[in-house]
Amino acid sequence: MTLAEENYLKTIFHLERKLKSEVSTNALAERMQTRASSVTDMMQKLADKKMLVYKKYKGVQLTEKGKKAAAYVVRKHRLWEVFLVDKLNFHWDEVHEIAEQMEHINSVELIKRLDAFLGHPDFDPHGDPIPDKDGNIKKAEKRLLSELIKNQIGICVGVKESSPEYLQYLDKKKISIGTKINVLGKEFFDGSMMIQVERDQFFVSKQIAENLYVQTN
Amino acid sequence: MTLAEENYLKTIFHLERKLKSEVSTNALAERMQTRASSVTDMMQKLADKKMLVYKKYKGVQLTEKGKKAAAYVVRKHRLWEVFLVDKLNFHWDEVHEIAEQMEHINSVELIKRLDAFLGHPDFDPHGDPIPDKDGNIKKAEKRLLSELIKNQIGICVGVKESSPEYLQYLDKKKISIGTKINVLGKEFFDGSMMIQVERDQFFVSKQIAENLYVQTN
DNA sequence: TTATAATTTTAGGCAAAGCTAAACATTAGT
DNA sequence: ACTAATGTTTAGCTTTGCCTAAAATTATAA
Repeated sequence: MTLAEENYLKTIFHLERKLKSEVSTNALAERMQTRASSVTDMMQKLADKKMLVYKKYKGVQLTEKGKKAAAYVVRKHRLWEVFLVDKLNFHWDEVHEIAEQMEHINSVELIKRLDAFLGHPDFDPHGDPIPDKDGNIKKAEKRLLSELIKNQIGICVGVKESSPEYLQYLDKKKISIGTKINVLGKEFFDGSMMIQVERDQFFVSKQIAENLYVQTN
Repeated sequence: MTLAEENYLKTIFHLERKLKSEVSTNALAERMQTRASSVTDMMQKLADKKMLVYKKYKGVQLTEKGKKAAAYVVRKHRLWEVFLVDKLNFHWDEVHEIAEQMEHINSVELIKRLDAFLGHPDFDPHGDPIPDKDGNIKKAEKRLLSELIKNQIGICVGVKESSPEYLQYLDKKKISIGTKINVLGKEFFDGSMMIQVERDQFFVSKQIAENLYVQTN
């Protein structure tokens, strides 16, 4: 596996889970900051290697083999992020680029020992799950934002109420499907929460929090 | 700096110190497991970048700039080796290949923090000195135990041979990196030595003594 | 439904880093 | 000093991964 191949697989892996469908050439090109024609080249190469199924003009889909390879790259990336934050005291928003390089280091034994050294973590510093050696990702259930406790991280997966007013509120606060919500604190007496969305921190009332479904990992 | 460029610089750096002269095309080709013509190509490229001085048919010599760049790669390599041995419990003869990959990770901040995390080590697990950020190498020469004379003291910094048998012997005798060895006497005719390690005094054959690197001060 | 727009693929090139074969320089042996 | 052996460079080709421009396909919209 070359570096470029690993990066393509990883990106396809992420896009497949996000889009829940085949991944289009343009979507990939956009995500990888490259041109559609380059993507087509690589898709043909990866299809030859049985990493994915490629149908002209119809996008690509990872095979089991491809999925496993991709998940392993993601596993390495996230383990290194844990290392950088837990051991080297980086801030969680400084580690992505470095992990982007470290994820390509090739040594099964290294990753085995790194995993042990870090205490077999299940989540990276951004709250994303770390695939296990076989590529399995812990499948989290959806629950209400109001059920989370301090320092938990949830990813918005839906709403319980869907009045225009409520949806407009979410819109104003830049919360939509896939948005990561970090619970910074919670008040006992009224159930209100201090949360972080992207760079913004603000309060949400209990009423808001118990109408939003999130997925925790 | 590409990966290939870094590898060339590092190898030239090592060869220059070993040969104490310009490095020839063939010497480099041999060390890098490549062809002389490929070396010539790269030398011209690195000369354009002012990393070295290249004179046709006369070999190359690193410039200050090249020396600094090379030393930094070596620094990264050796720091990662310390990490692998001290933190991940690899054995000192298993780490080279992995460090060979890790040395190319590009982040000044990462190396700064790694260095601190490891306690600013001066030597790698093989006893080789770690260049500082500016490329300076501590000039504490390592030499073979067999070169010491009566009453000299050496600190074990590495081994020349690393067969399991030899390492087990050292282990049994409680000799490891950092162990102080006091030469109590030396036999002329067979080169064997009486040495002291901690509270124990015992003989070592010439064969043992000329496979152990020590540092004297 | 048909023309236009958007997407995707193909064809042809480029730079990096390697290779082989041939040409050229240097060194060594007599 | 001159030829042979050795060492080095050049020329030209290959692969990987990217690019642009043009052609082909699919989607959209009047």
